[in-house]
Amino acid sequence: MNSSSQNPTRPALHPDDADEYASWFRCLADGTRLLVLNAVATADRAMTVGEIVDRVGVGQSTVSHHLRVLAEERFVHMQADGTRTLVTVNADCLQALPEAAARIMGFDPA
Amino acid sequence: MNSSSQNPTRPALHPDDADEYASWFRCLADGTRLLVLNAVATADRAMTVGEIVDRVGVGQSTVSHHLRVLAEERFVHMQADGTRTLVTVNADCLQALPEAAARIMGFDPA
DNA sequence: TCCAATAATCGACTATCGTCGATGGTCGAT
DNA sequence: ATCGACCATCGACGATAGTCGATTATTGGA
Repeated sequence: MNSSSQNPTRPALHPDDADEYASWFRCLADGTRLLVLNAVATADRAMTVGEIVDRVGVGQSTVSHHLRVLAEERFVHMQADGTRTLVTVNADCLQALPEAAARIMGFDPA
Repeated sequence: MNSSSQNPTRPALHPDDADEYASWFRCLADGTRLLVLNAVATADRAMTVGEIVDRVGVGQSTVSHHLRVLAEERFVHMQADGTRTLVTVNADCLQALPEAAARIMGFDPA
């Protein structure tokens, strides 16, 4: 007999995948970091770190920290340009969000 | 003159909205919590706390803690049933995820 | 009434995170 | 070569979060 409550049509999440998704969501789990990402995403050109500092209104080291976190998860791309650093958004990353949600809910990625 | 890099067609995120989205993502920013949510989401019926404990493999107080966090953000619904607590998933919540992503990217919700 | 089962709460510990100021390093211009 | 602008890194601090074990509260059954 089977007392399990699991629906065989809805696959369980592997712990490793859960951690991967979690670190992904954790990147979006801070208000300041979302403002940094939004500033880059809504710009009509690449932004420098200093411009983001002026826009978000926190310290320069704080913005640098958040940009590094965002870049590690590939939400943004950073490219050195002389003494400046040009930051652009990676639109594809946020588009994977619905798929992650589907996996959590147990819907097989079609 | 205007040296801003902002695209007028892509609205900026309000700091309050950023914090709201952030607390929402923070709820999904832990691997164990995602496993708890996935266990409930992939079940074919309501699950008890003890069943989730057996399934996820962490302490009972830990599962209780995560369920409270998930319930506060309305990812799950908890209903007392005698000495047990029946937990069900709220499928609507994760469907709002794409919209949040769009707002972060500066796309006006149509 | 007493007992077992279930789950919430508490207290403590550790780890991680966000923020800042200060420092250091790199590049371009003078 | 020196200087200034720009950004990354470091060190420190306080705050928050995840986990566990123990305790407590409530419910249902014997």
